[in-house]
Amino acid sequence: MCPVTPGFAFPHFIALRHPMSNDPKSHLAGLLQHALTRLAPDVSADIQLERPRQASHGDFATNLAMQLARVLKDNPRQIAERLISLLPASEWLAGAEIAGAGFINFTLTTAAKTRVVADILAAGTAWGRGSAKPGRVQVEFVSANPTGPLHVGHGRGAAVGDCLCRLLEVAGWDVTREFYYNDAGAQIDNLTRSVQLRARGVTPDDPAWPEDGYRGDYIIDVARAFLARETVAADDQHVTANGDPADTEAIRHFAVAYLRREQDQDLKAFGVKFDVFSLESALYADGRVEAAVRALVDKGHTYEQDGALWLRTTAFGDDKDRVMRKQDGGYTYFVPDVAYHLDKWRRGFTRVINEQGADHHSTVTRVRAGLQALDAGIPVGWPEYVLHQMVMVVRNGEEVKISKRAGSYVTLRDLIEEVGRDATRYFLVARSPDSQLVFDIDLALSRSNENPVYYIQYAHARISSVLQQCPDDGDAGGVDLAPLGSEKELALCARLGEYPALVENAASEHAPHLVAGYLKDLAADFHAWYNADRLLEDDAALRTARLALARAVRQTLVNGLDILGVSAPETM
RNA sequence: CCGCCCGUAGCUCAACCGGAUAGAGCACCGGCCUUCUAAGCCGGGGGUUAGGGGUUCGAGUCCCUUCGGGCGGGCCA
Repeated sequence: MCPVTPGFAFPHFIALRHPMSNDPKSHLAGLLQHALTRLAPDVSADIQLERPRQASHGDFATNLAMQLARVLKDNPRQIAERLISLLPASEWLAGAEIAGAGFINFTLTTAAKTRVVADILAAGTAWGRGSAKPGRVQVEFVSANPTGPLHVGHGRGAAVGDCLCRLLEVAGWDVTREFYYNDAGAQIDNLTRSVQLRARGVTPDDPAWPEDGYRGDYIIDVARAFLARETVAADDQHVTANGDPADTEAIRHFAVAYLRREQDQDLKAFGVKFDVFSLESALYADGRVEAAVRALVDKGHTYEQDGALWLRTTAFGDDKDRVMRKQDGGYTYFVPDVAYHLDKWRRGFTRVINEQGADHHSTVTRVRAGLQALDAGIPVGWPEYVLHQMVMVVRNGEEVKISKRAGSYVTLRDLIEEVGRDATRYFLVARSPDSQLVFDIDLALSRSNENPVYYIQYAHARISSVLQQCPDDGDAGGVDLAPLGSEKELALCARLGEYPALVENAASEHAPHLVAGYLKDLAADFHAWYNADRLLEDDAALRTARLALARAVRQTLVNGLDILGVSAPETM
């Protein structure tokens, strides 16, 4: 399978302890564990290996000796020296030396560094995939109210949520994507009233127009379609308008269906698909809300005051108690939220991650408190949350605030139409969700290395172009990688080797932006190599080895771009 | 007043559960295409990591505090 793999002579018991450790990092960890066991059998330590920033510090470094210094009450450098002397022989290891305050710097053999190329070509699309994880995880994201077009903030939620799902799947989880529609609250009443008024010819500048009515032009579209008795298909149902402006319920039904269809189209254009759509109205219709309220009352965490029913959320970490049933008899929004999450738990999701805008962060404590009050065996930190900060759209250095269609915000559809799906997805996911995001339209449209999307895609297109000229050279299996060894090649191999751990880390940290950053670094390493070393060399052995490396880079770009939901074009 | 997020080069951002001399890109200056895609590469200048304390062998990273920005704190969602 891999001709450059030497016959490694590492001890049998290490092989047993690290059955999967065929990458250099795990291998080194095994060697260190062996040395530690012989040095201090009773001491266990978290063996950390990291890639030093500086090349002169070797390929991997560990702070193990410094960590042990306190426990063993000895000088770190002396501990390091003894650890080195106890390391088993390994043909992967070219050297190990003490540096600084007690670091051990490891240098790998060239064969150990380049073998990742063979691993990648053998794994293909499975390169970077983690082992299957137990349990099922549900990710709820977007969950926009069906009261208007999706805006940039929803776009960020869609991009982050969907990339998170793809990351979790690659990391080995069984993922369900869910969208929750608040189709039962006051905002829907407001929508209904706005459409009804428009259907009767009332405009937002009329004194009769309600203060909080929806003013966007899309309301005109809905009203016009209703009067024209159109039929809209949303998800699983078809709704036909009866065209009667006096029929409030008909308007409500039609308007919600119409806007759900609009949102579905936007999400489809954005490349986001959901497995399950849940409706708030269904929670009321089949009694799940009432059942949750009864359960909370039965558990004794509620009380009546000022004509309202309260939940004692302060018993579960909230800073004040919350009203469940208002004086007018209706429930506050967090009651269906609790009922909804109880339902998620009963559906068997051991993990639930809610991706939302940070402006909703106050619901986190409330929902968790409500679930704890139910005493249903739900873990304290369940569900998990990923909260993204605000997005500001900028063009020509100035903030863009208004979309004609939506009236008060920039829509996701506007962005996709202007800068394209790939750039929109990349930019919305490339920053930590914790940070506010400036979406620069000029940058997203620019065609230079200012624009990381094209920079990464260009690397893929370049490789594809070269490989097209030698379709079979350096293909998977049996390639001799020994000719590889230039500085740029080894740097590239090291970068490729980071990929599986990066995916694992990004998934567990809920941080899809790390994938975006990695791909930019990988593309940079490739472009640097491409300009330094010629791929289509006359020397057959060298050419074949280099094309194998190029294939490995391309495979990693493809796998990584797939996590972001960004395309990998063959030509540009 | 309270809670959450953020503060790193002129600008936009990195820095792998505390590691060695804090890195890229843009902008600025200077180079590289009669050979694989110049949407590319190479080199140069640019920093008290907002300020101040603390924890320790070691802090951009953890704790406290001050300042600044954003978002919340409805019987709205």
